Amino acid sequence: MDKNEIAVILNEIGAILDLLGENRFKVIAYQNAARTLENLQEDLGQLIQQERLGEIRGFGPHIQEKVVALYKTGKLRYYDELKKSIPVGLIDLLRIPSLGPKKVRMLWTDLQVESVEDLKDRCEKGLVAKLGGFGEKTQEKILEGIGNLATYRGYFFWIEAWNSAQPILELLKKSPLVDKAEVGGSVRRKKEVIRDIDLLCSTEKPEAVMKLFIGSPGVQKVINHGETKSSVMLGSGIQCDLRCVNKDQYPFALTYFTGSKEHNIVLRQRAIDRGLKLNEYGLFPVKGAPQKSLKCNEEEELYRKLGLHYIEPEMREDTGEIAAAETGALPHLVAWKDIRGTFHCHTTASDGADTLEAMGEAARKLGWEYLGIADHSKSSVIANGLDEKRLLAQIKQIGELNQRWKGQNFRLFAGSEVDVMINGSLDFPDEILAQLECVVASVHSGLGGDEAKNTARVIKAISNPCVTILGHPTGRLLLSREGMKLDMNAVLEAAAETKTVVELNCTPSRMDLDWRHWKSATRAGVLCAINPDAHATAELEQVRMGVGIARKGWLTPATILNTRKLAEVEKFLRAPKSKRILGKP
DNA sequence: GCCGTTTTCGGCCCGACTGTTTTCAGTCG
Repeated sequence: MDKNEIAVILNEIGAILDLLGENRFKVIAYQNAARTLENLQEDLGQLIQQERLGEIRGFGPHIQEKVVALYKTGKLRYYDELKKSIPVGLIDLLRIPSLGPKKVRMLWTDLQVESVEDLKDRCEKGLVAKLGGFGEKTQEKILEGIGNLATYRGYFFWIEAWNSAQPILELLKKSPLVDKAEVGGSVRRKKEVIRDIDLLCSTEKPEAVMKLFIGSPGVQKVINHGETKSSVMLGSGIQCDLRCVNKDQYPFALTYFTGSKEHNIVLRQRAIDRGLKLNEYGLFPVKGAPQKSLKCNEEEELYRKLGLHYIEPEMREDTGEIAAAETGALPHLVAWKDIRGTFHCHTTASDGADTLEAMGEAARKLGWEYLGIADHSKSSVIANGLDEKRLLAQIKQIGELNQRWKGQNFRLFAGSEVDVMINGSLDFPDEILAQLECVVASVHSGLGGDEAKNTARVIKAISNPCVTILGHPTGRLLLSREGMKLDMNAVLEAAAETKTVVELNCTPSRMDLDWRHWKSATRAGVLCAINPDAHATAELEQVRMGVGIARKGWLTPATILNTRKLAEVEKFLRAPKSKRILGKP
């Protein structure tokens, strides 16, 4: 069993223990262990073999024993026994807003609810409202929650949240009542998928701002409405929360509401270690009479007072950033202004919406120096993939356009998004690929397969001296399809070895390679290309979010090909693959 | 269930809001 499958089981164990009314810190211990596994960079098998599992924080003897059993046998008696103790359908009930472990347990013991269907039935019969601690309103809320389970998938791509948040944020910023307003939470941290939008503002008149907020355009329903905190449901189906604080509290609240929860817990612990108490309103001395908060004008000052260098929001996931901030070892993250061009773009020749020329002009408008064209190859029939003849014609056309832009510090690179066949060979013969400047090799079909087979397939493809970039390495589609099972460490090592660039595909539903892998990719010496996989001129903008994901992966300009100047990229692509320099040239 | 140079036992981040209660538990982030 792999680490992600084990993480799912640990999470489930946590949920069941929670429902059984176990000590909540025991529950948290399992949830933390699951999260640690999901983010684990090192190979789990190796850690187990070298008996180093205990070195991981939060992995005590009991959890170690369970992880090892699951890894080696895929079975765990403790888990099987636990599953017998409650109906499995109860876990689903925890996804309904207003229902936590205590209430779910009551529904089960008092009303024999064992599934969402059962719960709907009991609500419709009015039985839930009669239960102690419940009431009419709770029953209504539950019914509504059940309806939403079906309507909304509960998670959204980052860009959907960003677009939903903008009109409200603009309204708040324009209001004379509001001093400052910002989006916090996972949207600010640039998580690839988000659950809700957290807005924060500084004001002296919170109640008036709350009224403004709940009446904002796009608000479909008011969920909560308090003096300093309100929640609404937007037309997009995304829940949006707003918190109001005053000017002095703002930096503390911004840090608090940016999270992540795990990052905050570490910050609070650091405060305690220094005889302080940290919350969303300030940083307070604990000893003696109640005192005023220490003053901080910016988040930077707050971090400094906790003995840390400033940590960019994207890095606040408790995956090593605190230790790095202690010693000043944080990387200087890539920014949008560092980007000088991109690769992997489609045109009307295959399944794109805009012409070669329009794509080039759009890239120039962004101030870029180059754009790599990579239309589909012939096997991608549905995407109108190019055959050899059409590809050669496109190369010629690109040459003509480059003549027109000569001397203007801009050019197109001729390329192809060539399909990787099931055996790892490519959709075009080498003599055709050799005529291209930038070849993106992507797997589009046969994503099932077992890990060893998939890994061999990808490694064979990138070992081809004509392949410049490995496109969307896993082929995952966020919120709908798992990616290929791959031995990622082996793929990344092979990429570094063969001098193949690895793509960070920033289509909102892909964000592939995942940010969690980039730290180890960089360690292996891999060079990244942030590519939009644009099928229209407007989609070139996807690189903005790609930069956000790159920042989550701790990437610096030196580790990204498309921060290089045109002349440097030309030199890189012209050189024989084995002679290319992946590190800073 | 995990953790520890103030601790091997007794902690484990902290506050707003709701709905149900007559002062607070549960949920949420």
